[in-house]
Amino acid sequence: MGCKTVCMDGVGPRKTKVMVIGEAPGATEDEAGVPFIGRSGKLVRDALLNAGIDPDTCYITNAVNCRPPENKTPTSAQIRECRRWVQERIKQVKPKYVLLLGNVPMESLLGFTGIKKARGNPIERDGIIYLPTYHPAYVLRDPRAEAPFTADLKLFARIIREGGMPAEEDLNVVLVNSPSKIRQMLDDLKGTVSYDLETNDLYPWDVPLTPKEIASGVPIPNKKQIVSLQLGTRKAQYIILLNHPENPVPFTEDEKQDLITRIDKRMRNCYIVTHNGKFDALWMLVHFGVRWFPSFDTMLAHYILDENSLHTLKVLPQVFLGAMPYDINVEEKKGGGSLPAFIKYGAKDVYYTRKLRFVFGKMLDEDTAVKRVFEEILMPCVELFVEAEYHGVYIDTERMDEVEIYLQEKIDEAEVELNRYSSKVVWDTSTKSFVDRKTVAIGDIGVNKRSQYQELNWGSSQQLGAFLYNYLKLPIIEKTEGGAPSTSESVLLRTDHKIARALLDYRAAQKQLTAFIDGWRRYLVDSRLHPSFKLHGTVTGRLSCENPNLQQVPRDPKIRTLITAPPGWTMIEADLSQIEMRIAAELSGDKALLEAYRLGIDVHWLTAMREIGRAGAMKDEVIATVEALTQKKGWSFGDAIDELIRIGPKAAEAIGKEMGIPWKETRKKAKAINFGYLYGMWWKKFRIYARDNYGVDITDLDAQNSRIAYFELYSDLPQWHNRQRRKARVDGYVRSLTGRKRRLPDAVRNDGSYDAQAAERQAINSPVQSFANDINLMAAIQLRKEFGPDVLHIVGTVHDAILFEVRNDMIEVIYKRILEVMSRPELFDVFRIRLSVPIEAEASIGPWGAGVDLETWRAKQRPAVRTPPMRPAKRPVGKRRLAM
DNA sequence: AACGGGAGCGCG
DNA sequence: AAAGCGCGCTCCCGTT
Repeated sequence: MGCKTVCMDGVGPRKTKVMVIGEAPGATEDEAGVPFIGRSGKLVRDALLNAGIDPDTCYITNAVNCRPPENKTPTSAQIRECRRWVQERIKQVKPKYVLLLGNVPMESLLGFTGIKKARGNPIERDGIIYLPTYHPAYVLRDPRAEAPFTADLKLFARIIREGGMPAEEDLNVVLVNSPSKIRQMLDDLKGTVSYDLETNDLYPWDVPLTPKEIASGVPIPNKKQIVSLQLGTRKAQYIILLNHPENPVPFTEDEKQDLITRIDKRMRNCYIVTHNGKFDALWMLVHFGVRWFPSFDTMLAHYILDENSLHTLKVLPQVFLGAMPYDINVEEKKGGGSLPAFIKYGAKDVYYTRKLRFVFGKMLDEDTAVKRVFEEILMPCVELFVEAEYHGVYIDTERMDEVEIYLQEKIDEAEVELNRYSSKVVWDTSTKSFVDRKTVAIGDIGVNKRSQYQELNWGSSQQLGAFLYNYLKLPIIEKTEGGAPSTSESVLLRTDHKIARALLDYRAAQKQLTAFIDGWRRYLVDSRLHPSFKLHGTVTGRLSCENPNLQQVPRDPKIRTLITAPPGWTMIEADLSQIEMRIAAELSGDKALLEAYRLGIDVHWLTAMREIGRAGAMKDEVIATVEALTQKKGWSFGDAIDELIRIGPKAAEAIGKEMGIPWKETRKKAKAINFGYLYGMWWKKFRIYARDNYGVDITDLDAQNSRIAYFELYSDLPQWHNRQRRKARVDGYVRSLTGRKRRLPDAVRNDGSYDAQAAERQAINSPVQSFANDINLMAAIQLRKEFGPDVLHIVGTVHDAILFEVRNDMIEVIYKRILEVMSRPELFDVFRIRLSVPIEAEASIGPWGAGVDLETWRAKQRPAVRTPPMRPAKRPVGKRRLAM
C-alpha cells in the first residue's frame, strides 16, 4: 500500500478492560511505526485523562493498520481486510469497554456508519459495550465537535465507573390529561420549578403573506402554536400537550387558558428555572398573556461561565451530568413524530434544566464577580428584552413601499447599464467561462437552472470575476482569502473601467432592497418588527440581534428613518458618547486622553488635528476655518491647530459646511484611526484603510510615522497594551470593570502564532467593548424600571445606544432623565465602580437617524402652540398636537 | 432538498 | 509571514 509500516500493532496492556480504536495510521505514525502519536493521538490521550481515564491502562489501536495511500479515509474494502485482525486483538485483550473513534472503527466493528447520529449512544454486543464518538481529527478541524467529543468521553468514563450501561434517569413523567393529574401537578408546583416549551416555529407571531408571496403561490404557513408545555419539579416532570397533533384528548381553547391561569397563580411563588427562557417567556406572553420570567437561566449561566463554547441543551447535560444524548429531530419537536418519544424528550429537557441550575449555581458561587454580572445584568435583561421583542419596533410601511419602488428602479437601471457590457456573451456553467452568444442556440440559454448556458448573473462573484478578469481582461488587483480574484468594493473603487461604478450602484441598491426592505417583510406584523436579541450572542458580552438584525440597519436615512414610532409616540435614540475611547482612557490611565476628556475635548477631533498638524496637511483649510471662526487674521499653522482643538468639531463642521471644507469627514477618519491603533492595528492596514476610504495614497513611511505619532500622543497606551497581553498569557483570561471574564486559552500558548497574537489583541479590546456594553445595559435596566410601559418602551439596543418609544407628552422629562441615567447608572454602586473619566450621553428625538436634540425639538414645537387654529378646534381640548 | 462555507457588506 | 475587535444577512456554490 506504499506505507512504511505494514500491519502496525496497537499499544498498551495486552489484557485490559478498556480499548480505544481509531481509524488508520497517519504519516507521523507510519514513520515511527507507533499509533496515536500525532496531533490526533495527543488529543485522544488528553481527553481520556480529562475524563478520568488513564490512557496507559487502555489498549489503543486502529481499525485499519496500514497507512492508506495519500492519507485518505480507508475504503470499505480496506476495512474488511483488517477486520479479522482487529477482532483477533479484541479476543486477546478481552475489553469490556471499547471507544470507537469515528466512522471507520464503527463500520469495522458494528457494521454501520453515520457517526453524527450514532455518537454518544453506547451499544452492547457480546458482553462488550461500544461507545462511538467523533474522530479526533474531525474535532481538530471543527471546534463545534469539541463539546460532544468531551461529553462522550465523560459518558465513557461513567460507563467504566458504573461497570455497565448507564442507568436510566430517575424520571417521573406525568402526562397531564385529567382533572386529577392537573390537581396533582398544581399541588407540586413549589420551590424550584423548571419549564420549557416546544413550539412549531421560532417566531411566535402569525405573519400575513405578502402580495408577492401570494402571487408566487407559496403554501400558507402553519398557525404558530405552542405544541407542549413541560414543567419540572423535584418530584416529577409534567407534560401538557397544548397542541400536539397526536394528543388523543386535546384541550379546548378555554381549557388551555384556564389551565395556564391556574398554573400562573402557582408559578408566582416558584423559583423559575429555564434554558433560554427569553424564548419561552416571550411565547407565553404572546400566546397566553402571562409573565413567566425566569429567576435562573441555565443557558445564560453557562454563557457567563464559559463564553467560548456551545450553550445548547443538546450537550450541556452530557458534559455536566454525564447524560446520554436524547435529542430528537426538529419535526418531532413540532409534533410530527411519535408521542411517547416526544414526551420522553420533553421530560428530559425540564429534568436536566432543573439539575443544571444546581450545578451552575455552585460554579457561580465560586466567582462572585461573574455571579453579580449574571444576577444584576443578564437575568434582568431577560425580562427587558422579552418586553422589547414583544412590543417590537414600529415601521413606516407607507414610506417603505415607496423606498422599495425607488430601489427596484435603481437596480433595473444599473442592470440595463451592466448588460450593455455583457450583451455579446453567455455564461457556460460547464467551463466556468463566457462564450459568444452567437455560438449558442437561443433555445439553449437559461431554460432552467440546469441549463448549461445561463445569462450572466451579476450577483455571482464567480461569474463576475471571470467577466472582469478573463473576458474584459482587467488587471487583477487583489485576491480573496480563498484565492479567487476579488470583486469587492475596495477593488472596484480602484478599477479603471466604467463598469465599476455601475457594479457598485447595483450592489448598493441590491443590498438595501434584499437585506432590509424584502428582508423585513416576512417579520412585519401590524407595522412592527420583532427582532430577537441574543444575550449570549457574543464573546465580549455585547448582544447580537437577528430576525431581522436591528443592529445593522444602514445609516442611510432612506432606510434608517423607516424605523420610527406610531402616532402619539416618538422615537428617541440615546447613545454613549465616544464610550470606548473613554473606557480606554480609564483603563489605561493615559494622561493625554484623561486630560482631554476632563476638559471636554472631543478625542476623535483631537486625534484628527494632531494628525493634520504632524503631516502638515490641510494648512489652508485649518487657517481659513480659524480665521472665519475667530474673526482674526495672521494665525500660524501650529496656533491655528491648537485653536481648532479648543473650538471643537461642532463649530468647525458647521462653518466647514458653508466653506466647503469636509471637517465632518476628517473627524470620521480620525475615529477609525483611534479605534484601529487603540486595538492593535498595524501601519500597513492603516495605509490600506486610508486608500480605500479616502482615496489617499500615503507612503509606507508616512503610515509608519502616523502610528508612531499616535502612541507619542497617547503615550500610556503601550504600557496598558502590554499589561493586558501579559495578563492573558499568564492567567488565560482578562476581566472587564464589571467582572465579566474573557477567557483566552490561545494566549496561554504564547508561541507567537497567529492565534496567540489574535488572542492578545482580544485581551485589549474585550474589556473595553464589554464594559461599554454593560453601561448601556445598566442604563436600559434602570430606565425600564423608572418609567412604565404607559410612557416608555425600550425597543432595542445597539451596543452603545438604546432605542426608545416615548409617549409624546413625556418627551422632555424622559429625554433629560435618559441622559442622566446613561452617564451614571445606579448599578455602578452595586458594582462599586468609580470612574475618573466622565461619561456622557447624547440623545435625539424623531425617526431613527433623523432625530434632533431637545433644543431643536422644542423650537419646532413652538409654532404649533403659538399659532392657534383660525376656526375653533374640532379636536378635543387638551390633546396636544402630535410631534412629527 | 438541506446544509455549510465563502464572499461581500451592513452595523457599533 | 502573518498584527484592530465584535456581530448577522443574502447570495452563490459545492457537497451530501
